[in-house]
Amino acid sequence: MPAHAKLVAVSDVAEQGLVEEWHELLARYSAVFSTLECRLQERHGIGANEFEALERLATCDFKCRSADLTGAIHLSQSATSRLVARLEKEGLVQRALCDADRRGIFVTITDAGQEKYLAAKQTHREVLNETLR
Amino acid sequence: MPAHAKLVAVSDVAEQGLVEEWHELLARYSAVFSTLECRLQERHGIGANEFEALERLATCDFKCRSADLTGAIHLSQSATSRLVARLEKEGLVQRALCDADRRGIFVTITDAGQEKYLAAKQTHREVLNETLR
DNA sequence: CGACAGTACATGCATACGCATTTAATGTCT
DNA sequence: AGACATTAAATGCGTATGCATGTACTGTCG
Repeated sequence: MPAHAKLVAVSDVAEQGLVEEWHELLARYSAVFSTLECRLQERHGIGANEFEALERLATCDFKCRSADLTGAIHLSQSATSRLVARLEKEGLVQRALCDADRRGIFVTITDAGQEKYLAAKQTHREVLNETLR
Repeated sequence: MPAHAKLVAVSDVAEQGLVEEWHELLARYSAVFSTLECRLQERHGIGANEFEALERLATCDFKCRSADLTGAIHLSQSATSRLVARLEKEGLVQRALCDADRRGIFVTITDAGQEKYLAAKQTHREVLNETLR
């Protein structure tokens, strides 16, 4: 076997490992996410991303800008904007103008949002327990 | 500190670890997937899920049923059906009736599909190298 | 001060998704 | 053989997403 063939073989092996790692990551993610989505929806009427947003707002309960949420959950800016709009329509968060920079908005969790979060948290942790290892 | 308080604290710690693990998984997945999506799209005009399907068909190049694809990629049955339809429209795969069970269809990769796969594979591996550790 | 680049969020639009249902073929039970 | 449950894939429908763009505000530079 020529030297370069061996190198190719070695790199193929490394590459294959990477691919397997990716598939595991993908499988793991899909399993957790879809279970979360399903159970949070049926028990609390919210999606997994909605929950992540509520959790962010509930724990880091300072004034939280829309842009901060975009960083926390892994969504585009526009998706975050609509997510906040949905949550507001359901009465779980409030949008408030930001005096310091009137382009931005502060998103705050409402009492109803807190309750919803605390209830959903149980389900969330339960699912993580079941699906992560 | 009462005993039950300690137990709660301990379980909270374990729970917090689980939550962190989930956030890492989510962040990792999002980073890899969106980079894949982006680069595969701009260089080869296909999405990340399309690539996964092509890879499955190219490597396991036996007759592959639509249902097998549904298992391999993490999509619903209907999403897989439409994915195959898109790939067929682009001439990358073919649908063939299955004689043994005429409800099912066999999906096979075309020559154009093979070429597309081999080209995209480079990009795919490159992205995995960059984004997985 | 006034124009103009930059930033924060909202929105129009196209698309991919999941759920529920439909359609067609298979298998089973009497 | 005939009726009925089951399965494979397609499709109608509602919705969440990303990209591109719009709108409102800020900050800077001349």
